[in-house]
Amino acid sequence: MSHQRDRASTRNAQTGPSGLDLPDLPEATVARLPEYLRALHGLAETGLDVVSSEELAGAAGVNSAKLRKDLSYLRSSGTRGVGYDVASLIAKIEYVLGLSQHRTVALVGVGNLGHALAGYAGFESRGFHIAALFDADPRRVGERIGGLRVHHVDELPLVVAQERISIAVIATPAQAAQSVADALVACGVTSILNFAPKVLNVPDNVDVRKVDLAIELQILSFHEHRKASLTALPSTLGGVLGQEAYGS
Amino acid sequence: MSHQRDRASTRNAQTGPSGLDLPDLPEATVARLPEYLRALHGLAETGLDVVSSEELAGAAGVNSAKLRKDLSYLRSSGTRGVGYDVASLIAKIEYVLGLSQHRTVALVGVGNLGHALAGYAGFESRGFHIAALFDADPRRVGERIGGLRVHHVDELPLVVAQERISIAVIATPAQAAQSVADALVACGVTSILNFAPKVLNVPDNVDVRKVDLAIELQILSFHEHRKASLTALPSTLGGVLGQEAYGS
DNA sequence: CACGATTTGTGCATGCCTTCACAAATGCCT
DNA sequence: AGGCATTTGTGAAGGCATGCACAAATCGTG
Ligand SMILES: NC(=O)c1ccc[n+]([C@@H]2O[C@H](COP(=O)([O-])OP(=O)(O)OC[C@H]3O[C@@H](n4cnc5c(N)ncnc54)[C@H](O)[C@@H]3O)[C@@H](O)[C@H]2O)c1
Ligand SMILES: NC(=O)c1ccc[n+]([C@@H]2O[C@H](COP(=O)([O-])OP(=O)(O)OC[C@H]3O[C@@H](n4cnc5c(N)ncnc54)[C@H](O)[C@@H]3O)[C@@H](O)[C@H]2O)c1
Repeated sequence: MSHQRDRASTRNAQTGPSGLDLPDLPEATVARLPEYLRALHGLAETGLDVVSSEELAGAAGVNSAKLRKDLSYLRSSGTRGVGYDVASLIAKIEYVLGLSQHRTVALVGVGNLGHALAGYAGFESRGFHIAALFDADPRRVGERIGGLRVHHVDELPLVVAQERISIAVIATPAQAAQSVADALVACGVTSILNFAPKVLNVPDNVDVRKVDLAIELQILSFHEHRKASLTALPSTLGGVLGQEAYGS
Repeated sequence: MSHQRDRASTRNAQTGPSGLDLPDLPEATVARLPEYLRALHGLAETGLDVVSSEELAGAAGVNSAKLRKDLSYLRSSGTRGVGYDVASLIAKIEYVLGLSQHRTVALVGVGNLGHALAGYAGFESRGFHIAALFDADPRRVGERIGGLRVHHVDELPLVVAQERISIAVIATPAQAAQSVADALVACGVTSILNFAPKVLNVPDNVDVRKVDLAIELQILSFHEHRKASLTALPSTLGGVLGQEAYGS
């Protein structure tokens, strides 16, 4: 689990003894469900209450067959000849993603990036509540950001338990990231979103996802490099390959 | 191209007429090269000058066979029985990623998040130079951030041309993202990193990568939900499945 | 009630990615 | 010089993911 994708499927489809009845989802599907959810919320705002796989796929930027297959894993409730009921599909995806009630999130490292994250309204509207902020710098402790007081990182165990926090965001410098992760794991946190450019070592039952902006830019850079070498081709061939019509 | 992964391989292995000699890289490999590069820089700082695939894979958090196969696409220069020369491997990866000289980047939308990005030192050290900032809000135009003046977004064409910008970052609200993307494309920008939660519509020759933090959290939430339903199991079974040893 | 238009759900083929396992190559040590 | 330990580079197999293409289901209409 510590790596992004370990096993593709998560759990057997049968109704578990816990009664939670979670279907068996390929990891690639899990990664797309949030995209569908966002697209659905957008469509719901326009007043639409039924949507076809073609429309929704368009809004989410994926192939419609892929979308249908993804939704079929959710014991899909589409109606042939009609489409999907927007409201109930939203509810179903939110349930599967565990968003039926807001999840509380801790944010560790209230620096440059942490400030932006702490003040970001988009999390609340998408199922998350930032419940606590932490920093190691005494000058930052006590500061109030968006209605929250910054705690010292030593208070992690106490606050994490009090607020029933299960997900944490690390926005500290890379050199501090591993020790912060260790502290989080010791408090019982089992999901971490890591912004520090450092591979974290965590137990198998803890999930880590990373966001590294430099990596994203470097991937873009690769394609730029490639495109540059193509457009440097003798003219016609480069022109034909490089320029095509719009549309997905 | 506009979608994250379209075709797996990029270009034929033969030396192109342009003489640039870019190998044929699977997209999955391209996405990992930056990770290797970061790990290598870390190792280089410790004074190491030769590294085995096992060590490097550990530092990058991947399987060593995968690492070796990835590097083999680069006409790899490892030495059997010894390992890879750190300095020359860094140079090779940087070349392939198009980082041999710094790339200039434009940042559009200097709000909450944009401020953090503009002030981030990590980009410079990893091959990028933020050369220009843009915003539509007249109150922000003229403001100086980290030595850069904020331009009005109308000046995009002029500045993009002057600074030879090929990559742009969008950090505007979602509703403005598409029009900003259109403007960027019109200026000749061919790579976009998008932070706005909105699917962008761009020509085929433009690459878009998106970063959506809420999506990352929602993926984590899914796994939390799943873990919770497992630990709710009748004891032994749940315990055995849910708890495993450390190590990757 | 029957028919046609529409749209879902999915079997299937194809291709990509990952991982194992091992032969080939290198360097060190005696 | 020869043998041994080490480590790369890669063939091959298996597992996922993708997308086509179509049968099955549903609705509206006459
Ligand atoms: N700023 C950006 O736009 C940006 C972009 C990409 C990646 N990142 C990464 O995000 C992380 C944070 O970046 P930043 O620009 O906000 O850095 P920053 O230095 O502004 O903030 C880091 C914060 O973490 C706190 N901190 C340090 N050690 C700590 C510890 N052990 N426990 C708790 N808090 C601790 C510091 O006091 C500081 O407030 C870095 O790893 C950086 O590489 C930042
Ligand atoms: N703040 C975060 O931590 C965070 C986290 C995740 C995602 N995001 C996303 O990143 C984007 C920016 O977030 P933010 O919090 O910085 O928002 P913000 O409102 O603070 O900043 C947006 C900036 O974009 C500028 N802008 C608006 N329209 C523009 C246009 N047409 N051209 C150029 N500039 C324009 C505004 O003047 C403002 O300065 C949003 O789409 C948000 O959803 C932000």
